Amino acid sequence: MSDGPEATYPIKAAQTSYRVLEALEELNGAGISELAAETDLPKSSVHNHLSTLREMEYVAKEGSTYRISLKYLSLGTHARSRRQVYEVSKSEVDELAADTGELANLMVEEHGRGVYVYSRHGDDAVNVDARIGHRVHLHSTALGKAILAHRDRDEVTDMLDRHGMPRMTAETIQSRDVLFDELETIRDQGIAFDRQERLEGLHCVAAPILDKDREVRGAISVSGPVNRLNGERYEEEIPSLLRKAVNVIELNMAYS
Amino acid sequence: MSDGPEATYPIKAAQTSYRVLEALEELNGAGISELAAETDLPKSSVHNHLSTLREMEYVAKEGSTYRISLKYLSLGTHARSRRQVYEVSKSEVDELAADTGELANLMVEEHGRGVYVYSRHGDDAVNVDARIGHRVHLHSTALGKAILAHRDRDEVTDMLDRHGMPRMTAETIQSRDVLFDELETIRDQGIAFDRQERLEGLHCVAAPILDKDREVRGAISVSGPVNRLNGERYEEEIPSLLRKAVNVIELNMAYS
DNA sequence: TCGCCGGTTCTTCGAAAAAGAACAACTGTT
DNA sequence: AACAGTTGTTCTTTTTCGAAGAACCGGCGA
Repeated sequence: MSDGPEATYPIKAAQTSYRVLEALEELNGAGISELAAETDLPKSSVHNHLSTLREMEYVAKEGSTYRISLKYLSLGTHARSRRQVYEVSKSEVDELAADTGELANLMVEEHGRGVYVYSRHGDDAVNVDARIGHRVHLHSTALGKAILAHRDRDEVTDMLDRHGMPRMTAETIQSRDVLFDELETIRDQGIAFDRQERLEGLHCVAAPILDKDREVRGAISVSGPVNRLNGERYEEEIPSLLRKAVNVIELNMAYS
Repeated sequence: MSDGPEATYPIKAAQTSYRVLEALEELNGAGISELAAETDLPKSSVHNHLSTLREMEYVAKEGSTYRISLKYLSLGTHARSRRQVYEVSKSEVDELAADTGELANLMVEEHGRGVYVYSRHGDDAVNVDARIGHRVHLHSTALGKAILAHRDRDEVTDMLDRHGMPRMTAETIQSRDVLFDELETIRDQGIAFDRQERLEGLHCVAAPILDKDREVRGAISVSGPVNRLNGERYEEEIPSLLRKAVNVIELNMAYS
């Protein structure tokens, strides 16, 4: 679990700004004193940072509590829309959700972690938190494993070193050897399974999306409750739907 | 067009960090030298800021170009999910899009501007840029006017002072008097219209969402091309759909 | 092979964060 | 209505650190 690339001359003020911001997220909006306590910063510093952020409209103040501004929504969707795979996958994810009635997702990798970039609820979909922008460890989800399967082994090792392999449920993969074995079969089959590895009671099927250079750009998935997603539907039907969707996506990516 | 609240002791380093970040957005990803030119900062400074942002995973680097990270997507959706009106309006906006086949939106106000928070395309919807997180001037859209109609007159004046009333099309309202008149009729009718005021060829109908204290929390709308959104459909049918939706939303907000 | 154009490193100095204390504005309590 | 207990804001001092610019690499094309 080593750190990422370290800045040689880090800008401390920027770091503290984000420290305050993240505390604000953590606390779901808060006042100065509360933030000062949370961040171990003097009240005046917190105040100065918040005031500057507010001046730039990155935080909003209502009464005496500060909130994170919707301006980040703009930055976020900007970052998302720059990913070609998002633009071309959206409609296919929608279709998957409609066809299966379950929850369909799109994930990409960034900084060694998986980011949920788009998701759509089908009519019967479970209501697990598939918050857009949410980051997860790659080893514990079908989506993540689908992505890892198509990265070089030492890249994967790097990511695991960075973020570790925390156990999410009793089923979460704990050993690198087991993981690497599974990645190989995923590479062969083009399909990854998640058997309650991230969330108790949740099954998930995913397929990687590759570009014309065979580089993985993300993965799509369908997830649902164990009692509904099993047997043939789990192992044959949904995988085949995913393969079809990936096919369309990869074509769209190549010609656009 | 005066500024917002000014910080007494602004943190300059934070400001420059965001300056770099915004340039990065503007340029759609860029290298150090390009950013240095754009921001009028020395290369080394840009480099230091980018490195720190990267260390914190707020920007990503691929090859020699830097991109804005998807981490902002997480902050953005967090900010959004804190707005109760978003949580309870989503499904109604979906339904509006399905029922009308047009584009349905949800907007809230922040820092005196309108922010598109959620939108859904119906089957026949036009493909105008309804980028989530996008900010617009309140005077030029049905959504914005619906919101302004339920704010105090001096609050509205403040916002107009802050951001002005730029002309978007030939139809954009240019005079405050005209605007305030219209806000009054909107208050009476509970419905706001936008007749190509923001975008040539686009009509739009919106309705404000009020909480139990009669404070406006946002607005929902349906928009479509002039040739399809007109006559009775524009002036009667859609407004009535909106009213129904608002009704449901306001109820949901009161009891949750 | 050389020159150019990015990116990275290093050093130095003035500016400005951070800290702390003191002040002001609110809360609710008796 | 006075009071204690909070919380936000202002002000001043001290010390750090951000900005700048120059120099250094490393890759690419001429």
